[in-house]
Amino acid sequence: MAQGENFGRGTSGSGRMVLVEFVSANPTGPLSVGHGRQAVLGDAIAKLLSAVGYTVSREYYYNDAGRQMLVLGESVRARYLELLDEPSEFPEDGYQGEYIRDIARALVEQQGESLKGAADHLPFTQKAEEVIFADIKSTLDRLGIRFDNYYNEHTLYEQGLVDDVVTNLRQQGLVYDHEGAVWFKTTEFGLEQDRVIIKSSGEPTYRLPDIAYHREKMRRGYDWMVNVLGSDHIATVPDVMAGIKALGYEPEKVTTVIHQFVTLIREGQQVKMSTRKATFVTVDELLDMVGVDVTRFFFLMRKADSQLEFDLDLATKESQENPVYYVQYAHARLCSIERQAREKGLDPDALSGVDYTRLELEEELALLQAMAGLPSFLDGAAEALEPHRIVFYLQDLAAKFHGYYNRHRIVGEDQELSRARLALAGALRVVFANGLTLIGVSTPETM
RNA sequence: GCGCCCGUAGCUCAGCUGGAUAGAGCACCGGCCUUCGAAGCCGGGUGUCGCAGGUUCGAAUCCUGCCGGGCGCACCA
Repeated sequence: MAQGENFGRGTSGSGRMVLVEFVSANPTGPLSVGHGRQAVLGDAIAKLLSAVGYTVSREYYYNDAGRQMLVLGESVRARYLELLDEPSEFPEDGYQGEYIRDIARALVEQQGESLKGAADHLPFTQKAEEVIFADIKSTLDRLGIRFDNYYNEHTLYEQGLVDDVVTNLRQQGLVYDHEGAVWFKTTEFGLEQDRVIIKSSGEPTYRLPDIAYHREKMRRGYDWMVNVLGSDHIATVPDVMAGIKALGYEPEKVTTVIHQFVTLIREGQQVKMSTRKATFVTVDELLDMVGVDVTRFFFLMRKADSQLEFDLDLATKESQENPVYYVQYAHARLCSIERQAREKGLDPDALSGVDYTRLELEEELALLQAMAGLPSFLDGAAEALEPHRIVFYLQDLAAKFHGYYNRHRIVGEDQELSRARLALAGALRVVFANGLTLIGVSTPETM
C-alpha cells in the first residue's frame, strides 16, 4: 500500500523502448466504431506496456495523398457544385456521408463560388483533410487518447526513402520489372506470390512506403514495435516483414496485434458499416450515447481475436447494468468506507502499528493474494499484449470485495481489527484505482 | 480453392505456453436494506467445451481432418 499509485507496476520492460502504432486511419471520414475499438485497444496496450516499465511512444501513421484522398476531394467538389446548382458528377465510389456536405457547405460559406472552376481536386481535398483531421483528433481527445507523433507518409518521399528502398532491393536482385510494373520478389521469403510495389502508372502501392516506414522505425532504434491492425489489413503484414528482412533488419522486433471486427446491433438488426456509405456509426455518436467509461470498458471486454458484438440498444438502455459500474462501484464504496472511518476518528492512512495478523479470514487472504499477484499478472498481460485481462481481473477482484463487504464489517467495535481491515481496504482502493486508470476508465469517489 | 481468426450455459464472452468437480456477465426464479453505499450480496445450471480421430498418466487447451461463421487472397489501403 505504501507504493500507492505505483503498486502493480512491473519492471519486465526495464526501460526498453517500444513503439505502438495504432489507429493510423487516413483522413477520409470520422472514426467509426471499428476504429474506436482499435484506438482503445492500442491505447490500453500502450498504457500496459508503460506500466510494466517500457518507455512507450504512440504513433499514428497516415497518408494524405493517393487515390483515397482524390476520391474524397472529388466527392466534396461534387457536393460543392450541387450547392451552387451547378452540374456535377458524384464519383461512383465517392464518400456519401453527410459530413461531405458539411465540408462543401463550409467551402461555400468561406470561398463563395470561387472554386467553381477549380482546375483540380486539391482545394477540396485540403479542406476536407483539415476538417476531418480536426474531427478525428477531437474524437481521440474525448477518448483520452494522445499520440506522441503523427507520421505522414509524405516524409518518406521527401527524404527519398521510398526510392532508396527500391534501389536497395534492386541491387540485391529482389526486384524486377514486369508488364510495366515493378515487382518485389516476396516468394524469396516463402510467400505465395510476388507483389507489385510500383504500379505501371508509376505510383507506388501501399506496400512500398509501408516497408520504408518500417525501416525508419527500425532505424529509430526501438527495441520493440507493436502494430495494431484491423483484420482486414492482415494480408499486408507478411509483405512488409519480407521487406524488412530484405533490408537487413529483424522482423522479430515487430509484433502485430490483429483485432477482429465490431458488429453493431441496433434495434435487433446488424448494422453493416462502410466508410463510403452513410450507414456507419461514429465513435463520437457512441460516446454521446454511452460515455467514455462504458465505451472503453466495453471495447476491452473481449480479447482482440474475438469479434465484438456491440448492442447499442443494450448499451444505451441498460447502461445501469453495465459491468463498468460494478468495478467503479467497488472503488466508490471503498472511498466511502474511508470517509466513514475518518468521521469516527480512524485515520485510514496511518499504517504504523497495524496488526496485519488480524486479517485471518479466508476472504481476506484471498483478497491479499489477488492483490499480491497483480505485478506478475500485469507482466503476463503486457507480454501477451492482452489488456482485456485487466478487465477480467478487476471484475473478479470487485466480486471478491463486494462479497467480503456484505459479510463483514470493516469499521466496527474492535479498534485493532478495524485498523487492519482499513489497511486492507486502502490497498484495495489503490488497486482498483490503478487498474481502472490502466484501462483509461475513471475512478469515481462517489457515484 | 488458399491463408488467418472464431465456434465453451438461452444470449454475449473468459479460460487455450496441458493438470483435479469447466467459469463470469446478462436473462430467469427465490431470499437480504434499524449498523461502513442494495449501482451490492446470498441461493437456484442435466454445458455432447462445433464434429471425428490422434498425442498424453491427463486435452476446452497440443496435432490432423471435417462442418459452420468472419476477414483477407489488387497494379485499393
